[in-house]
Amino acid sequence: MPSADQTHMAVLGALSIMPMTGYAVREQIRSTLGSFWSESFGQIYPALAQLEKQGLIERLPSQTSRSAPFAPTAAGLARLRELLAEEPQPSRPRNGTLLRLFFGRQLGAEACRALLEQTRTQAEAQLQSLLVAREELAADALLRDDAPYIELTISAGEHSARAAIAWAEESLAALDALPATPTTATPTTATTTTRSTS
Amino acid sequence: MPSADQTHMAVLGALSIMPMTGYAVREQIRSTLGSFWSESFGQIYPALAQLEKQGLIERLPSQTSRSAPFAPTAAGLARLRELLAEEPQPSRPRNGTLLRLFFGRQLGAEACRALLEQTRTQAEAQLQSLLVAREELAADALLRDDAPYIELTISAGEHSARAAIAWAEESLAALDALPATPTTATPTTATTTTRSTS
DNA sequence: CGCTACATGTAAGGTGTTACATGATTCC
DNA sequence: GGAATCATGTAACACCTTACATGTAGCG
Repeated sequence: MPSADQTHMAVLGALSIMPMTGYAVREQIRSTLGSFWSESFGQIYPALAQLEKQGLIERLPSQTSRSAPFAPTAAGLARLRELLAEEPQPSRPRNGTLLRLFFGRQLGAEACRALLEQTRTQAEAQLQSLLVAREELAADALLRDDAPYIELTISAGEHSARAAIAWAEESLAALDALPATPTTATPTTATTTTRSTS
Repeated sequence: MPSADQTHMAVLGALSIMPMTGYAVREQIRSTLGSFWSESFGQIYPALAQLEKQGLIERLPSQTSRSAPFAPTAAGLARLRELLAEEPQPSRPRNGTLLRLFFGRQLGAEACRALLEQTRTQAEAQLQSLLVAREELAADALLRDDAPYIELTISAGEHSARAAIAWAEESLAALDALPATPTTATPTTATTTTRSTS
C-alpha cells in the first residue's frame, strides 16, 4: 500500500461514519483518532481532491449557508473496504521517553524519575478523556452502528494507559531501590568516569 | 530539537554503552531498541561522520583486523547528556490496526476478529523475546551499570504486551457478543446499505 | 574459491509538515 | 465592525527510506 493510500483510508473512513467538510475531517482525525492516528493538513486536502476526481467521494448539496460536506459514493465505500482489508503496515516506532530511560545511566536517576512521573500523569489524563469519549459515544445516536467498533479502540486506549500507569509506578519504586545511584552524570560538573579523549 | 539531534542522541547513546562500528550501531538499534526506536541505514552513517567531525566521537585503535569501533569522547558524553535532558518530543502515531478496527463496521466483524488474533499472537511473541532479552541482560557483565535502566524498558514492553493480550481477548469476546452482525460488508457482493451515488 | 557477513557510504525519490495565502461566515 | 472560527488550498522544505555501489574478512 503506497502510503498515500493510508491517508485515503483514513479520510474515506471518516466520511463513511458521517459526511463532513475537509476542515471537519481534519478536526475529527485530530480529536477522535488522535491517540492512534495522525494526518496533517497538507495531506487531507490533496487527498480529498484526488478522491473526488476518482469519483470516490462527492459533495452533498448543503442545506445551510455552511460549506458543502463530502460523502463517499458507492464506489468510495467499496474502495474503503478494499483498503481496510489490506495488512496494516507497521509504523516506525519513536518513543523518546523509553530511549531516554534506556540511556538512563547517562541521564541520571533523578531525571528518569521525572520522565516516569510525567508518563504516569499523562496516562491518567488520557484515562479521563477516554471516559468522556465513551460517554459521548453512548450518547450519539448517529454512531449507533459504528459504536461497538469504536468502543474497541477506546478500550485499547484504556488498557494501554493503565499499563503505562502500572509500569511507571513499578519503575519509580525500582529506581528508589537503586543503591547509591552510581550515576555518570554527577550533580556538580561533567566529570567523566569512563574513557576520555585521546 | 531539530530531529537530526534525535539520531545523534541514539547513536551517542549506543556508543556510550559500548564502542562499536557503524554497522554494529545499526544492528544494536534494530535488535535492542527495535521495539521503541528506529534509525535507518541512511541516517546512521552521516550522523557518525558529523559526530566525528565535531569531535564528539572518535575511532578507537582496533586490536583485531576488524574495523575500528567508535567511542564517544568526553565532549560527546557531555553532548549526550544535554540531548537526553531535553523534553521527549511526541511522535506522530500511526496504528493501522486500531484505525481498521475503528472503521470495523465497514471492514466486517470477521476481519476484525482476525486483526485481534494477530495482535494477540504478536504480543505473545513479544513477551517471549523480552524474557530472552532479560536473561541476556542479566548475563552480560559489561552492562552491569546500564542494566537497571535497560530493565525499565524491558518492563515497559512487558506491560504493554500483556495489556495488548488482555485487550485482544476482551475484544474478541465483545465481538462474539455482537448481535446478528449488522455489517455493511455483506459476505456476498458489495451491496451498500447506506447512501449511494448521485 | 565462493558465499556470507561485515563495513561504509551516496543519491534519488517519496513522504509528511509547516508556513503562508486567502476569503467567508458567525457571533459579540 | 472586529475577532474567532470555518474553510480551502499550495509550495517550500525537512525528513527518511531505499536502492545502488563498493570493498574486505572469515569460513567452509
